[in-house]
Amino acid sequence: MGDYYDMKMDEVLPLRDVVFNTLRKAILTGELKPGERLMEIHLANRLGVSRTPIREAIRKLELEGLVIMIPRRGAEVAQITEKSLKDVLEVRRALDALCVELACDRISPEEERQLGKACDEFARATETKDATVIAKADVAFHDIIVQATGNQRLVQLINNLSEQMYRYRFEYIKDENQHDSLIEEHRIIYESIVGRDKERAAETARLHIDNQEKSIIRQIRLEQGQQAGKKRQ
Amino acid sequence: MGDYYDMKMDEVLPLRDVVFNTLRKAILTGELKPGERLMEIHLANRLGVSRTPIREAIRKLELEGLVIMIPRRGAEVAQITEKSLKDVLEVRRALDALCVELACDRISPEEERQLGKACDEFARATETKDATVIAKADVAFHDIIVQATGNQRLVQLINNLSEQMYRYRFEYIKDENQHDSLIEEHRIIYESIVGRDKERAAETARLHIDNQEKSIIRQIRLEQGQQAGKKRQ
DNA sequence: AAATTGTACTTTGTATACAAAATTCATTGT
DNA sequence: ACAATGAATTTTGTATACAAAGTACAATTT
Repeated sequence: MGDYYDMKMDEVLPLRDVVFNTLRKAILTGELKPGERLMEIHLANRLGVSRTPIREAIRKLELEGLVIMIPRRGAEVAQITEKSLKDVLEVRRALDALCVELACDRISPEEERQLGKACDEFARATETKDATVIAKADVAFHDIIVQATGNQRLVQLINNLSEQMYRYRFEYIKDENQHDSLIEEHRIIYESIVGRDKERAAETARLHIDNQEKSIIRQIRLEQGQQAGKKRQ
Repeated sequence: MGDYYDMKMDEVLPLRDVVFNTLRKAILTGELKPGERLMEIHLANRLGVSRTPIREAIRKLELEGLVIMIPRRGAEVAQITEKSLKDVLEVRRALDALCVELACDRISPEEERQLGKACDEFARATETKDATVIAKADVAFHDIIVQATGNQRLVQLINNLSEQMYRYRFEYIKDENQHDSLIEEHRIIYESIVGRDKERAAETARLHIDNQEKSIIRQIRLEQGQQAGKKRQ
């Protein structure tokens, strides 16, 4: 009895969204490399669908800035240059500061509690020395702040900007020398928000991004140095 | 002689981009109203193309937030609520402040000259009392600042956010009582940038948005009051 | 009269077909 | 040996075809 109600109504996503998510992930993890061409028939065969959903997914990736279109030639994975990353970080710096300021005004008691917990859990995560675990704890901490702003547009923009740095995220996480300052910055941000000290919260959020920027820029220079070394294929 | 070189290579946009621009404009000008359904065959017939470019254009509008998709029902023009506009303005406030700060650091002598000219031209435009002329002069002024940041991502984000307020833009422009304060704010922003006074520039940019917000929110409340008055069709 | 069922119609989701442009590479002529 | 030409191939751009889901509305039952 009650069998009818137990039916799994598992939300069938349109193929274009499945393809979109798949390609997006492949680009962000570096499985599809910058400059690589996205050929429709090839992708269609590989994913077992027709060209139509592939094309629609590419249109969305295009607007998100993950692929660029070359007229009459098709799509390729967008190059990430040092300049484009600096541009992204410059904007994120301002928006992260906005986030913590808004959080000071709008965070709920429940969210404050969660934030404190996330703060502790981040500190504990660094002890595992497992980059994946640490990165997850870091994201969890920041997500609570972003959500606490109650501004959906801001949430969306921060997510999109984070996306661009996804591949480099691990670099500053892996550097164990930085762990203590990361923990300290998180603690200051948490305390400033709870204490409604917007200025201090914002200043620390900016510092937090500046530190990430240093790691990421170092990393990208390394990569590009390597590329310059090897022959064009 | 030289005929070959004179050929107009007039950049044939793919139909999807033509459709995208057409629909985008129709939504922004209010020709397509919030809640209105975008039916593919109908649009295809109206624009004289097949469904394929229509669908691809809709995918882009979807990611830009101008339309929302309802599963198995298709696209409709996104509703603009007071909350969503406040969210947009909250972000724009921070990004406009960032713009003028960056402009202080990076504006070129040539751009400084253009900005001074655009400042004067805005003052002169208000005398015409023609909202279109004034709006154009306003956009020209702000465009110079945004471009002066040299941050392409920032340019793109500001443009996208401006889009959401397009329909309400005229309201604060039309209000003649505000013209003097608008001119004054532009002048202060110009002078602060030239004088490299980031703090004053940013403060005025925020004030500038706050004033717009008041006009726009007043306007949207008026509209929604009207809608509540008439029967649902 | 109200609720329900069933049928015709619309609309989307996906696949395929065809045309036009771009690219590749071998062939030809010098 | 080298440049130019052109056919074959690849790939995109656009249109159309077909299936599945959703919607509207009339007919039927209670």
